[in-house]
Amino acid sequence: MANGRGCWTVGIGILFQRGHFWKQKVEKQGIDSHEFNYIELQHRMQNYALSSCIGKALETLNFMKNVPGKPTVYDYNALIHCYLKSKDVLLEELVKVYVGMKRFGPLPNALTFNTLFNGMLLFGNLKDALFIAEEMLTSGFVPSFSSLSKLLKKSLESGSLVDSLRVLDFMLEFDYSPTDPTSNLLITRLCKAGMICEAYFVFSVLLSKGYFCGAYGYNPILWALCKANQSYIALTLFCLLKKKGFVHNVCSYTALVYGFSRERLWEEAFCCLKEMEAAGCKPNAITYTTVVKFLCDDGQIEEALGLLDKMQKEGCDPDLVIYNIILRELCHQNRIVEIGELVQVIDQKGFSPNLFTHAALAGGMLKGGRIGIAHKLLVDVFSSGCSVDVAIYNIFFNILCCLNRSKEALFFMRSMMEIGLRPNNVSYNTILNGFCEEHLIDEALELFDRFEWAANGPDLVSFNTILSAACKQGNSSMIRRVLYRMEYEGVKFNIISTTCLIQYFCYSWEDFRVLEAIGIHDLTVIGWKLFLPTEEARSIVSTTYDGQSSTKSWNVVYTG
DNA sequence: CCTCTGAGCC
Repeated sequence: MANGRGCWTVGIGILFQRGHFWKQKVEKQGIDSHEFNYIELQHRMQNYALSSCIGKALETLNFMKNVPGKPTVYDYNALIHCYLKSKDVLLEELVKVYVGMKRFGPLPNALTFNTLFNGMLLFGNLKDALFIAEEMLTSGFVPSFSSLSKLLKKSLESGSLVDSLRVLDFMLEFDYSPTDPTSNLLITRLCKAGMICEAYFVFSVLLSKGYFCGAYGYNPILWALCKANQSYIALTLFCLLKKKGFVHNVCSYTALVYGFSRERLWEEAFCCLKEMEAAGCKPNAITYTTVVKFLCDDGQIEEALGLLDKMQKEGCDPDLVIYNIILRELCHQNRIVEIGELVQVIDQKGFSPNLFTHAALAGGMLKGGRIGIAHKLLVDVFSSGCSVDVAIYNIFFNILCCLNRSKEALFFMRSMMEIGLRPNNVSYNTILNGFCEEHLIDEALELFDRFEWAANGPDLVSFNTILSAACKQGNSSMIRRVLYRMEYEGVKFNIISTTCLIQYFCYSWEDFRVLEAIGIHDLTVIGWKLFLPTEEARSIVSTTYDGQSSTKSWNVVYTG
């Protein structure tokens, strides 16, 4: 039963031939009016179904009961088939038909299941399609590989990973393995959604069943681990796969180089670079870019420039991406002469500045404290008609806020929206911070309520921005408002929130030595008691505090 | 598979 529709076409054909045959017989011999009636009812029922009148079609099917042994499962299948071809299909009606068949007969056959399944799939009702497939199994039929494979592809297209995993699970019950592109897509999607364990599970199950996927199958897992600061776990997986005979490609090595650089494990990162070269796998521009990026973030500009040199000597052409990264750090460090030189090089190579170049220059200058230059740069970008994005605007908001012009930033955000760019949380948080820095904390809270936050609402940074300002001002009623709001939104504290609170306690509490005797969790609980009734304090602490702590917070206590 | 933007301490 590889193709439900194909079989069905044959089934319908037989049905019509039989109908024609019987009609002739009745006309010639005038026997058995019941049979004649049945054939008429079949036609009527099918016409109703084809015109989306499922109620009438079922009613007609019911009339067939006058004929012994009717309606048959074929009549029901015909109803389902015709209804699915009609204009206005309500799939829940079909589920009702199916449930009715199961309870009162005739029992669904393979064709019933295939027709229903294909219908559900065609109309994108994936949950019901899976339901039908599961029902098929319990009724003793085996869903075909191609049906389930189609279902998996559709689930992936629809973006529901949970459904996709259920379909995969179901497929594995029959020892069906998804095709390479499908399983790779599933693994990639899972990784992107942060479901690394699930992605690894999919990969390992396929591997254990002897289905081979190459480096492109597991590279997304290596990358996801490295992006989640789990480089050593990635390395373990990497070595395990190598032992199993997998041949890693540039992308696999680059993931590790990226991960170790990101975690500032420079020895490991450079070791990976050496390893890949020894394995005859030449690093590409992306490999170099990852190291250079994190070297720059770490302030190691000399090492970054050294690597840029090495990459050129190895015959790997630097692209605008890597130049932008270096430019940013040069601006950050105020190395004006080198900025000029690099800009010349970029120009000679025929690259023209893009969004990222402008962001690198302005953002770097801002961080380097040259706010005036950063401001002029972006004003020129805006007036020249260069393309801009939200990040560029956000840097500009930050610049205005640093100049104590946060109200202008707010005004400018409106003009950004007028050209069709939606502010993100960074935009809102930057402006909130600007207001707080100008001691306009009440206005900030008002904006907090007025902003049209994206689907996820204000995030931890938003809350910490207000919390920090409230703590600095020793404004306990404001702190309380923020904390209630955090609890209401289900946003948990992090180390920055607690650092802000500890600062507040330091201002309002004279005997610091008491703090030494107790752990940070207890400190928080005691602190709450300063401005909250005990019961409230307990309930909020237990729901919002996730128990993080660090020596850095303690530094605040000792030195604050 | 690589580049730009937001919160606390030092």
